[in-house]
Amino acid sequence: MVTIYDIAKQANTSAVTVSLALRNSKRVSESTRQKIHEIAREYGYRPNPLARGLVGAKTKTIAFVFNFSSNELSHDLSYMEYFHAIAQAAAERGYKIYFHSSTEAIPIEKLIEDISLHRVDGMVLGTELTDSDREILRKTDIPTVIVGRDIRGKKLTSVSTDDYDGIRQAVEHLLSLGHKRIAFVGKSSRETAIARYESYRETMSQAGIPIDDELIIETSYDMDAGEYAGRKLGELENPPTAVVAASDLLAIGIISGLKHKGLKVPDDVSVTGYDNLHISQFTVPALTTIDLLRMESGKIVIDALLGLITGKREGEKIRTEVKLIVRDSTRRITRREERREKSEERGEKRET
Amino acid sequence: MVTIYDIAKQANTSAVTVSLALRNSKRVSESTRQKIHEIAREYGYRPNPLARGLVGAKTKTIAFVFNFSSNELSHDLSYMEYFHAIAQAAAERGYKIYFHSSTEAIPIEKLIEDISLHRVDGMVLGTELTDSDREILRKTDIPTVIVGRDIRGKKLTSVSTDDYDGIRQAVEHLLSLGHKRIAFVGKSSRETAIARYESYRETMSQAGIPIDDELIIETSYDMDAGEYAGRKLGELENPPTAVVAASDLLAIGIISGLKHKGLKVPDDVSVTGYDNLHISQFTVPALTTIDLLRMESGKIVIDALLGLITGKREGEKIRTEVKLIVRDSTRRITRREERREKSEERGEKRET
DNA sequence: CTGAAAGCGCTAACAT
DNA sequence: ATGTTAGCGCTTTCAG
Repeated sequence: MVTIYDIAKQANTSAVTVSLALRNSKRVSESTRQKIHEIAREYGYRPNPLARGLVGAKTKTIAFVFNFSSNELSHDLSYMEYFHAIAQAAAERGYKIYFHSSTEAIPIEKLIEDISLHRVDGMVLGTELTDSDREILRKTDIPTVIVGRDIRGKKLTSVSTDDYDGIRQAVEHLLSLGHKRIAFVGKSSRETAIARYESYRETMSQAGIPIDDELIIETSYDMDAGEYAGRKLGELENPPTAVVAASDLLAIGIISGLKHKGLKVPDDVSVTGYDNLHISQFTVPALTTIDLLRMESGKIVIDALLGLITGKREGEKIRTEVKLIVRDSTRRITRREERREKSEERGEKRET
Repeated sequence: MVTIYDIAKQANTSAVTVSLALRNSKRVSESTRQKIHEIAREYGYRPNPLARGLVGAKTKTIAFVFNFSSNELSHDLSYMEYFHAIAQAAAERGYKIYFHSSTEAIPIEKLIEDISLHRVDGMVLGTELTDSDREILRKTDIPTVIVGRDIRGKKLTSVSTDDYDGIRQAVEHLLSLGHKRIAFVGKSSRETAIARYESYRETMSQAGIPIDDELIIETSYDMDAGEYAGRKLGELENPPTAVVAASDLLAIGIISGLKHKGLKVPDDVSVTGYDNLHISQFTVPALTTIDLLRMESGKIVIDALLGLITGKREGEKIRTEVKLIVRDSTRRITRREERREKSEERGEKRET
């Protein structure tokens, strides 16, 4: 392993000068700076991040903490794609990743302890937060970006997708296709779920449509739950003509569930998803959904974090754009659906 | 930050003794060992992994290198699920993860350099390998486990799913349902693809069925490719009655592609996938596929790696079990299909 | 069974 | 503009 001492010897100078020169300090003359850089390249010198970290310098490493809990595989796909996008953005900017995964929710305190031991320059969180976690996070001075939470602090920035706008776009799309009896699947007390549900309610009421509580389904975001919700909606005396799902996974489940009850998508019912997973363009039917622009968003996350690290930016709340993608799971309301909507008769179910 | 010196002071002993005691060396008397442990716990002492790494000791950290290339999102879902499983197994055993992701293939040489700088105890690879990569890897003395490759070395173990067996199970399942005209989608020169294709050929010929080359489709593993392959098969004068796909993503694409050509799954064509992604149980129809038993496999990977790290095991080649999961995308061949199979007439296509 | 000394590779403070 | 000294927290000789 080649160290700054080796370089120093070759350059007839001291380790300090080498260290300084390599970090392009202006305390070193241009000529020696160049010479040192050249020798370093020649020798294939690479700074030891451990040694750097030990003396408290920057390590060019950031910690990632996402909890992919097994039970709630729900969001995982979306998180995983997001994780990937952020990881890529970090790599592009020369940052290494120190990754924490865990099944259980980790107390933030433990986490910070562990992370500060590794002397990362900052961290990206994608975990659930308790109240005390928030308290601690707000005060921490480790530059932190958290995704999908509504919070900020001196060194804490949150980046969230604009879910309120997303669901509004979905509902308005359905409205524009003539649907009125629109169900919402995915109400929940989880923080990421709240804006979606509220947006649904408000957009509906702004359109002057009363909300039928039997069309609101409280559930987690995974496919199993969607399947169940789809069946439940399909069994209704008067099923919806359209469904807004709070996630793509839910939507896929819902389509399957509806089908089991003899309702076809989009023929009998239109369904919108949320996330635009890579897979959603290939489901049958391809999903009309809300794109989270993850690659963009990943860059935004990393840039915000680097801003925090360098001190060029303060903690902020960032909301990223989302975009409706129209595919095949939604269509203009049909006569039959309208009739069904009016009547109280049980819809004619066909077998698959 | 509490160090061994703090503990030493409290315990009226030296840092060395503390260091030794904390690692349960038998060079320390039982009484002092206990006292030191107690004080350490009380003070919330946590060893600094950087300092440990700097002196060349174990860091309880392993590197993960998976390349989720954007273009070949193909395998990503499968890899991501696998990644998750391994990460969890590592966490359960108290290992931290240092994560490398990159869009491009990384020259192994660079990688090892970078990784050894971080003094990880070992690494888990899930990347493509060039010949020179193999050369280097076989010689490296960093304990390494690589997934999905056929290679081993002194400190290098490979863990692969038994794909030959997997495809055999899929083909035999189709055979048992009366299918004979079975297509294979996903032939490719990629290492993970070879066994699957060969297994298909051999299982078919063992069943005495000649292979029709127009039923073999050479392609990558992603959904787009599947969609295309499905259309191509659907356009054939004499389409297959069943399709073996080399990945679930392919299968999902194929089902969609076939549908566009008026062929329904499983009514007109049976399709098997490969991977058993979480999502595959919820597609319509739910996929008959090969389960990779990833959680098991993740543990096998980590245990093999720990074996290498502790020197208790040598490099080996491990093949993990896979298991057929029968769902709704396959069914017994129908009269109509049989007729179609015999005739040369173009199949009657219906609209969706 | 325990301790003193040395050093891993680097950087920050304090000289020169 | 450059060099010297010291120390980050830990472990590994080597001596008692």
